[in-house]
Amino acid sequence: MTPNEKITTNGLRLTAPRKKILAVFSHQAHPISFEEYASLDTTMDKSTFYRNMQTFEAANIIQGIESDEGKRYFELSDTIHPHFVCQQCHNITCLDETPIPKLNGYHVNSITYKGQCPQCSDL
Amino acid sequence: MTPNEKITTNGLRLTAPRKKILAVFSHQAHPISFEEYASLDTTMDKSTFYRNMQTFEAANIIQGIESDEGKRYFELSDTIHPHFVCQQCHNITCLDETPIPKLNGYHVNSITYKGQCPQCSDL
DNA sequence: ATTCTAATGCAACTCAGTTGCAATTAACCT
DNA sequence: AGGTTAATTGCAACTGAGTTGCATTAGAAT
Ligand SMILES: [Mn+2]
Ligand SMILES: [Mn+2]
Ligand SMILES: [Zn+2]
Ligand SMILES: [Zn+2]
Repeated sequence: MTPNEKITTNGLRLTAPRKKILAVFSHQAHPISFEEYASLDTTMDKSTFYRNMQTFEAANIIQGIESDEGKRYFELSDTIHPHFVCQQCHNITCLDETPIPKLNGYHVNSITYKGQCPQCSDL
Repeated sequence: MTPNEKITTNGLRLTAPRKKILAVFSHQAHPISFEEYASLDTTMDKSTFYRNMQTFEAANIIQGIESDEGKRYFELSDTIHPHFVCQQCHNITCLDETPIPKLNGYHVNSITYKGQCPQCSDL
């Protein structure tokens, strides 16, 4: 599905900010915060960004992840996979190959591991 | 290990606020936020609470969990187990029986599942 | 082209968590 | 037991990620 289709099939209007947001996210290999997004698209308004994050999360286009620093990180939700948040260097790693365990009775949307990444463990 | 021992074996001073904090947490079956803590101990100062959460996390006495609402929840870290954060009712469930999967190369401290809990799935 | 309503952009706001600092006090030493 | 000192507390002021109100803009439908 193209970025434009993702927007329109959800009954959302195809606006310039939305197209830009999905274009920027499609080039990311990791979840990014608004701060990082803003460095890649210096004209994006904060409110427009956050409102669209909510809209896109509801439409299952974007997925949000809470870091350990009280910030939210976002990525496209095409490929669903666990994430690892390092409590030392604060990097977020996509665990693309790791399966998401099932939980009886629960509907699991995502998993987040926290701890020390390989780099930070090897000290 | 008694609450007092947890404090003193880490080279921390045995103060009234610290004893109260561990006493309150020892009666909780789920992680709680400062807001909830404050309703159980109305005289606790916010700064004292948060500073001790940091101290206790560093000493592995308390574990913090990020909810999906931009708040942190805390619980004693005696029994380490995964948590489920419901994105609909925002309850946090302790998955006491669920094992924590290993991740090669990573040191995993905790796991958080997000999705819909059984109550919210059954609608 | 006109109309209608969703979405934007800006400024003001919220509120969980942090920080600076003077006052207190637990732990240590004699 | 009393005196010293550095950790901790309590309060008020601050920070900053995210939200909200509202006037303006611009998709989409007819
Ligand atoms: Mn990812
Ligand atoms: Mn728990
Ligand atoms: Zn790391
Ligand atoms: Zn629920």
